Amino acid sequence: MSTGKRLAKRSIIGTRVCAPGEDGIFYSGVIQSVKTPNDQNDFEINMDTVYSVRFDFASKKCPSIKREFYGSEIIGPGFQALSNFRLSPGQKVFLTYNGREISGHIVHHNTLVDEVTVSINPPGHEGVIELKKRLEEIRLLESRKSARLMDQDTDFARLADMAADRKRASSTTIEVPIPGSRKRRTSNSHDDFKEDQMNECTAALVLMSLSCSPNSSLNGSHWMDQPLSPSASFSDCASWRSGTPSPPLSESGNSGIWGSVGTDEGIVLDEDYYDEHPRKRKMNRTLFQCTWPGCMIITTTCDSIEAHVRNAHLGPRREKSISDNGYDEDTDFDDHEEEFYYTEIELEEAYSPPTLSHRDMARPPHEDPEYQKSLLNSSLPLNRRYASAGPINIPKNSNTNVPWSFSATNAPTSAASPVKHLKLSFSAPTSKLPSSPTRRIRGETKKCRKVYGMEHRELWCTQCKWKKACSRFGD
DNA sequence: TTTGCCGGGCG
DNA sequence: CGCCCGGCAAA
Repeated sequence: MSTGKRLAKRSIIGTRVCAPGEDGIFYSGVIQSVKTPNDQNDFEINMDTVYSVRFDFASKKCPSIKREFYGSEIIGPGFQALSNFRLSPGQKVFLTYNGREISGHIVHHNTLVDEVTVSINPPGHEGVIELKKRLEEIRLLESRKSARLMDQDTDFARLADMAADRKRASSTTIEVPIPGSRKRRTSNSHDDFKEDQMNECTAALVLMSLSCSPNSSLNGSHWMDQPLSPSASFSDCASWRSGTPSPPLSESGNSGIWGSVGTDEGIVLDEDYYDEHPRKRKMNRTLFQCTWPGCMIITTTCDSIEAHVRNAHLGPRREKSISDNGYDEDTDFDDHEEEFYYTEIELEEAYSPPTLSHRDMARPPHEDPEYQKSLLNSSLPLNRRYASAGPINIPKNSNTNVPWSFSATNAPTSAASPVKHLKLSFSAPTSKLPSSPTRRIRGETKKCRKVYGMEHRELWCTQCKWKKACSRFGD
């Protein structure tokens, strides 16, 4: 046994990590191979060990930009902790903003006071916001969305019928969460949404397109193989996309398998399908939405959104910012700037309350200072976002059934009801509203415990300490 | 099995 | 109240 940290997995190969580029900025990638000088077993991370990292961004143009690093240079599970580094301005990071993971860039990292200034550009928000965070609050890699659904049930009914049925009917709805994190894999991101950052128009359209256009794929792959009932649709594909155990290395997280797309106009559907595993998994279908001010174009692939951003907004590629790195060879990989201008939307099958009402019942917002705080940060002008929906229009009288009021403008219900998700129920006449459970459904993200671990219980929010609903990451 | 947290108990 | 925890339910 050496002093290295032990990895959770048997092999490090495939682990998602971040390693420094020549510009001092960390880029995400995947461990490709390991060279261990003295024969140690590869379960141990040894600082003399050299790891070959394939960077994600290489995957597009140049399928293999790899470089080798010592373990001491790498940040990631089993490697160095982020806290051992000082982040350079321009470093791309992920953080939880209004309950949702979004990406941002380091403006300044003051190691003395553990204060990281991060600029973010939340979808739906014009311009850039600067946040001050502690290092522990930010991540270099996207987090993974947990399989758990968020606390969603829908009920207005519940208002009337609080104590009735405890069982939750299975949902026949599809949730469209907001874009927030880009290239999110599947996330454990604390996604609960204090508000809606997504343009519901967009969401609705996307949903409809998804459910109505079996031919959307260009390359013969179907994003859904089976003729599902419209509402059941998203449930089958899997999305691992994460640094999870031995990922299928065929695609490195963000561009990979996805075919590419056609146009920049509005929604472009094509395939990313995640193969189904022997066992069923929940599908989170990911779409990419341009965040360029005034542009809300959505595509289904990372490639295509980047192409869109580049073509429509950034102009021709040229050398810039991220320096002259010539990783390994003279690959002319691009500067990645596109990444700054789009975000990811996940569609997942879930139950989503249009408001936070149920939560409010569990714990009135006014009783929850942390929630209040976050509310302050989160008031986004929904209608504005409608206005900026660009090419996307929501068909007014489609057969899409929207049983809930889903726009903030329709829901004058006080500050406590920011719309978190757009929830649409596809026509199935038999679809029923979830019954009114008394117990909160498990959120996807209640997690001081998860985030800080048992060993840092002191960092948990009070509620978590008391085994109550988390007030930090909860909805 | 793990995790989130409700419901309820105790001081 | 603040705090703790048994135990349920979802995953």
